[in-house]
Amino acid sequence: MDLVIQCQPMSDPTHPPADAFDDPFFAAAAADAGAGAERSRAAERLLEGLNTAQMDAVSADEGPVLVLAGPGSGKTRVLTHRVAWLIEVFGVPPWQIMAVTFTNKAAREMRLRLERLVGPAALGQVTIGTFHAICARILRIEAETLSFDGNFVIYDSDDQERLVKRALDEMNLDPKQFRPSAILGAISNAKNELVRPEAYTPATYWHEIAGRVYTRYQQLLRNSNAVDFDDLLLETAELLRQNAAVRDKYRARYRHVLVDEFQDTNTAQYALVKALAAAEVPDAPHNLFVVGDEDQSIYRWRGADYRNIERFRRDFPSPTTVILEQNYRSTQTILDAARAIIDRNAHRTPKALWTERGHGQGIQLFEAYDESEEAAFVVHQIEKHVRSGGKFGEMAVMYRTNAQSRTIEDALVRKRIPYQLVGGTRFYDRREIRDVLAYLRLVHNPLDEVALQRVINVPTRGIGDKAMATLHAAAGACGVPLWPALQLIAADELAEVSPAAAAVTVDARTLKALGSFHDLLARLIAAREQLDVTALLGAILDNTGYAKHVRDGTDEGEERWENVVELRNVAVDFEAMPPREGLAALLESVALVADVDALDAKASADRVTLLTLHAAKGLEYPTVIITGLEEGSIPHSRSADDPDGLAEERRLFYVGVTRAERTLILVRAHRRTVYGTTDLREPSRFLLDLPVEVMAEPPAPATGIRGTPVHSRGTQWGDRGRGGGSDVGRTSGASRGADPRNVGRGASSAGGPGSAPGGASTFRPGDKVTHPTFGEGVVVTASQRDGDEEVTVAFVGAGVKKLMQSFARLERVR
DNA sequence: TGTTAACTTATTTTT
DNA sequence: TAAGTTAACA
Repeated sequence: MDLVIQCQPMSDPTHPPADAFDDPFFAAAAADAGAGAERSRAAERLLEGLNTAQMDAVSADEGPVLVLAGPGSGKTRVLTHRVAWLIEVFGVPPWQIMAVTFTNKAAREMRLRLERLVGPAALGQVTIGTFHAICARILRIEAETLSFDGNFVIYDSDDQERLVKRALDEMNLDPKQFRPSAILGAISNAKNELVRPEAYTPATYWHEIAGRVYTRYQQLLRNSNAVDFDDLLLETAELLRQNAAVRDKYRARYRHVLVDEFQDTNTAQYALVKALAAAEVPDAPHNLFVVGDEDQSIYRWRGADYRNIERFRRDFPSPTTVILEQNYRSTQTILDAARAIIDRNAHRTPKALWTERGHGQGIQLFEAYDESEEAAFVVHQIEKHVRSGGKFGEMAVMYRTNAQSRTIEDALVRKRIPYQLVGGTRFYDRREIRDVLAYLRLVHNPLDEVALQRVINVPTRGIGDKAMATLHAAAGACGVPLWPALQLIAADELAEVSPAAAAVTVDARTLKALGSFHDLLARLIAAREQLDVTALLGAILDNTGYAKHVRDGTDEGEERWENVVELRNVAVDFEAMPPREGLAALLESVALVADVDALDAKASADRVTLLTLHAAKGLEYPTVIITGLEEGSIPHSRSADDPDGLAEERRLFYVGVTRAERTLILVRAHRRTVYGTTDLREPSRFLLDLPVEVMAEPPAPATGIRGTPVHSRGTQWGDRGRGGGSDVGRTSGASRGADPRNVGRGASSAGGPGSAPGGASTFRPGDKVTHPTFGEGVVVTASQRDGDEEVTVAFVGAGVKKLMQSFARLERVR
């Protein structure tokens, strides 16, 4: 069976070699003895060091393959070895292989590891990329068959929101009632489900409005010659569905498709993969190799549907199925804990994670009084770790929401502990970067109205609301986008277009302001043909006055300028290309790469990592501290009302737990201040699922403590959760005992061995005290306010002096 | 046109 | 609480 390859490689301008036209499987069978020997050597090399399940996956026959990969089970290894296997053992030409990931980071990782296996030459021919990057490439190549221009720009969420606001504004809709972000969410959901505006069927009045906005939004996008992230997937999936010629071309080209993180695919992505892998063509080999873990699906709110794994089983009957259960990351104790958590989720293939690493230490649970004590405890653990020879870089602190990082950051800063925050404001989200990019985009594509609106008056050029109203009026009257309208105004040719356009009055001052902006942009557009990207960027910064605008003499201005310089460094990579191409490539790269890898050199430094549970996926640390294990945070209050949401929160916790290699520390606070109000917090229901066997022994109570150990064991949680009278972990500090608001639920049930005394005893400076975590100390200051006692204590432990405020469980030493 | 004061609204986030 | 937005004001 010979296959005719009709298309050229996308990634590589060179044509496929002539001998690549052979079908790989038959070619393999017919290979001569010499090649056969070489292949068996390759096979041996590629299977070396793998476990049986991994070998099964890597060496699976043609046809659909489903790999269910537990956390830490060597999934990336399997994926890369599989690609190498296809090339070196099955003799598949590398350009017939497509490997799809969700993030650039995963794509990069795969490339890196694959290079070591197959060498740079073969690697260069394999298509490896994110869904979005691959789709963008296909759409640009197939532009002539599409209804929009192949030079499209890619709008990110900020651009999208501006467009939705514009649409709402035009339609006279109240942005309060129809919040742009919510509308955008509805639009995104529709697109992820492959629903175009005309097919959108609203369930409510609100959705009916959302549907209308969707229609207008889509027009505005196309007017600007722009697509959004969801469009990349939808348009590509639809293209492959509707255009048989294009579909066949890519099917013929990509005989092998591999997908990572399959549980995170949405409907559009699934459709895409399915179309490429020829699911509905019975005789074609369905060479689709997917790797996923339904237990690590944490992006449901983004349209991800782990049930695509089930769909895969249905659409690609009897796939080779491999379950990777051996874990190479964590201790058995951590795996047992993880399993106890995840086993409570329904609709999943149970996995029994195991390791040869042994049990290691028990899981610690600390109950802080409030978030500042939580932070103090975190700091304490970090210092302890480092004091005993550990490194900052071995530790990670995880939380549910970004806002929770603040108190921890504060504590770390005070103690001068080096840390690295994952997330936060991304480089490309900074105002100055967005401004400069808007100029670049505008020069590349003057129809980009979001970009135009953004910079037309930055720095100020006397183009305010009035001038913009005039411009919009002119555009409307002429029936053209803003840029052509601006050209007409500048050339004073409005009157020649139509009577309506002639009626638009442009006063002298407005004409001058608009005219000079037009000339500026026109000059830059002319320059884009001559100057390479870096030079063009320099010209923009000088001629628009933006450089001066940013460097306003303040420190902040300098910082912003440094970011601009950083962007210029990114542009240097595209300098060698022909001017237009370089500009286009830079913009594409910037749109599809969220994190600037060139910038995170500091990531490798020895720092504690702070990150959300979501951001933790795919990472691992010797010690993991998960904070905020309370109802309302984990599970988050927003997910509390629906079972699917709760199941996802459970998976999120599971992901966090399985990041730990050796030490797992869980922290909750009795009370937490959120949005300015302090609430008592119940322990997370997920804590109740931890069996007592996986928990560490609670440390001996500190001297003089009438209360209870800080660390507790699982079953005690159980008692507590069911409303039992256990007082475990209760704040028993004499300083707090008098205030019922300060006492957790377990404690409010009277009695128990450590019941708080009736009256609050007042500390005085000089008093010796103990704290279960921080040991002995001396009171420095003490004051009373609203029945709450504020105590500052100098702890002297292991040569480190700590100054803390507001302690629970503080006891005077007699 | 820029500044200030009142007012609103709060997950998770890659592409 | 705090950030971000809008409305009112100089």
